[in-house]
Amino acid sequence: MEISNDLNYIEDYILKKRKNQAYDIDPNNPNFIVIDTAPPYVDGELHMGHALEYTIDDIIARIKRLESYNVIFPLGVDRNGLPVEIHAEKEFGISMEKTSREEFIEKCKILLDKSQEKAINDWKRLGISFNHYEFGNELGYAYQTDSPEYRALTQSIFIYLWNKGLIYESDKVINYCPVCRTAISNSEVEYKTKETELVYFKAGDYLIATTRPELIFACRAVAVNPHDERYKNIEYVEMPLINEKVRVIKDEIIDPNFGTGMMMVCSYGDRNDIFLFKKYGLDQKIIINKEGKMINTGIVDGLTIAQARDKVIQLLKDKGLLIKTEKIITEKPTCWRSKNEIEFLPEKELYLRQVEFKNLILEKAKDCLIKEDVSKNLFINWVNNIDEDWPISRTRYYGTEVPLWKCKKCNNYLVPPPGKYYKPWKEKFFEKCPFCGSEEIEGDTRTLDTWMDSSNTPFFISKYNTEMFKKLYPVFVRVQGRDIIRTWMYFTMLKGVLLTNSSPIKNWLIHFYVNINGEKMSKSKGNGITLEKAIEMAGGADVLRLWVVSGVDVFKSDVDFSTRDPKNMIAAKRFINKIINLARFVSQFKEVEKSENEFTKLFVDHFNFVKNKVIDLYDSFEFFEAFRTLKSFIIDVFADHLIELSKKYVYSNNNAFIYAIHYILKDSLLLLHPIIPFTTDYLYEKMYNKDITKEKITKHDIAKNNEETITKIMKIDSYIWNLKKNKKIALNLPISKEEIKLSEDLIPIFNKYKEIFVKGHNIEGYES
RNA sequence: GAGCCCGUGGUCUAACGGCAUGACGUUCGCUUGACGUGCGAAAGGUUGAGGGUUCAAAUCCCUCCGGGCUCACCA
Repeated sequence: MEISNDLNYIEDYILKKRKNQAYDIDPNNPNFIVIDTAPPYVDGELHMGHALEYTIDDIIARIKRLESYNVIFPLGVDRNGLPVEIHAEKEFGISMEKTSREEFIEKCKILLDKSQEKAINDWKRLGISFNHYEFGNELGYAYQTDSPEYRALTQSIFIYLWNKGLIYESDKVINYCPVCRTAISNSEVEYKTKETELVYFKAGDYLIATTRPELIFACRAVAVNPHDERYKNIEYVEMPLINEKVRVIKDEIIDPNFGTGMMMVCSYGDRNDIFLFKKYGLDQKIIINKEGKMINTGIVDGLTIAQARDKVIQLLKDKGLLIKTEKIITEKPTCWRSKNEIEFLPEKELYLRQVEFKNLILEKAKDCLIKEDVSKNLFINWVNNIDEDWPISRTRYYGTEVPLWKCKKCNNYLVPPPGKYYKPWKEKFFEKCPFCGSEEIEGDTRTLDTWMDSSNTPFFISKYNTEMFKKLYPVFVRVQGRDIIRTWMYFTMLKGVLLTNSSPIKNWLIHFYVNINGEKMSKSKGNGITLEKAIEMAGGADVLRLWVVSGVDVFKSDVDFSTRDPKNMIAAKRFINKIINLARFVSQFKEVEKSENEFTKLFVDHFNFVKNKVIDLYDSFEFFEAFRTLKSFIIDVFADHLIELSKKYVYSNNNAFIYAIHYILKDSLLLLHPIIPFTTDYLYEKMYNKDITKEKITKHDIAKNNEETITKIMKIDSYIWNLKKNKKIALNLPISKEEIKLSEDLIPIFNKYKEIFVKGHNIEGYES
């Protein structure tokens, strides 16, 4: 039989063989394993970071299939949200305000369909063995977060939470991103170190320092520390440009050592402002609109915030009021998606209650595994820090609609029954207001925060609200990045606690990232590597997959990819090459019935021991450790010693040796299959004419740790190889028994297996 | 400001109180009937610095230096 050692050929062969053949869900097997995967946002290509995550997902799926579980491994694509809207505006030269909502959504869909198709092909190319409960026999089906079914679920959950009184409307000051043109939650706010100018200007007889001079138009007070001697007896300060006297507030939160110790209180520059406005009942004045332009100032209207800042500085300078500016480094709240500085605007939004569930969430988090502690601590810290409810409504188009109508007359919200997908912005549902009988009812035009959608994945895939839910929920595992602990993970946990009073996931595996040449992959740096390119650079999907788990433990640290010097990629590639060649060697000998001798039993028993250990490591998600253990046996023990010593025997058809090398190789292929599915699938078919994806693996009863004896055997081999090397003779040439002077501890082992050493190393002087 | 993590041969990495792993690179060597994209071997580290605990420290404690992360309202 011809076995190719060309990995490109092998992967191509398997891709063709498997095509759309999926990984069956067996309706009669009640041992379900449901894997919750991250629906990638498909407005753009999958990259190396995705490769890392889906590889881990797939490894788990394949292990669990080998262990006879009924694996449900759906992939989805996230199609809700902002980036595609911005992309559509650019791509088609349209704007959300000037285009009809229907048309705009259609344009978004065109872009999404295109990149979704690419994503699915990438998954297949990487060997991801996904399936879906309904579409089990068709590889390639991925659910969509904007499908009517998914949106119906999101809305049903919304309605359920609404009816429980967990959602309310309020007009607090919210985080607003002028670039994304929508409210964002605290989870999506990041503090970034930025350099800004601290501007010192004269206000009447006093000096004020501020980084936001443009907000002078919204200034309603100045604040000082009550113990600050400099400002003991003042009540008002004359503000320039607006020519108003504003009151002086004395509050402990003011740091007398910053700037001049006197702070402008404006609506709204930062959280201090919000706090003081509320505490002292100041009237807000809104001078920034939703496009991030200035309004109601009379002087800088229509300018952007940055332009207005420059203009104000110039005006102050012209009036001789600008004293000095100095550069300072400060932490500015920025938008997680756009990286733009956020503004604080008062806005009427829907909120989901969460503050009151903090302790419950922390309590329920104890019932599941969150791997590793470094990530778990991030989660706990985040939950502890929550001090506001979650604003869930957004003023965007491409998202799940808020399923509410409102009576224009009595202002009551009207809620439809759960179960269907509603589009209140264009559909009618209520004929009459049930409260006042009015027929003037309007649908809500807002959408929901995308995290309201994506936090439902475990419920969607485990068929919430159906009979199956009991069997499938809670979901077995989720693999996700650390960057979305406070969003995806937290919000999912919140949903689980609110809907089922438990963690929706049993095992949370939080991974680190792929760095490129020591740097974080990022769009702005343009150093990203697409998944397709990564497979090409690696020289095969199996190489990339193996690299993911063999370099470092991705649950503990970042994995670095160097485009110049891809060290671990080379190691992975060589390992796969070695496995193929091992198989080519073993395939020369026909598999035989069980047969053993004392020597081969030593290795077989030890292999069983290693196998059991590897299965345990897999089961505890220690993939890095599992591979190391397996590799060190396969290469260092099996290939280098057992195979080498076997050669003389297998060529003369010694069944014990032939049995041993087949046994070890065959099960090694099974154990490696989750990591390198293409290679093992191919070799298993060629050698044993069986479908490896249908095979099962269990721990072995007869397993013995023979490490000590095997180490001694390895030492003897090494000693003889060195001996020949020092004599400068080829390894196959004979050496006489008198030259071999083993140390005391090795002699008993040498004598015990003398015949094998004599034959294997061509030692002369012994009677045969 | 608070909290957390890391610092090991040229580079990356393991070790969680007991002779400091392994990978890549370097040097030397090898046609053993699979593998030269192979195999064997060698060189290379006073484990960031200093102090302490211990029979024993990369590992535990303290101080310092260097790097990173998370959270927080510094105008």
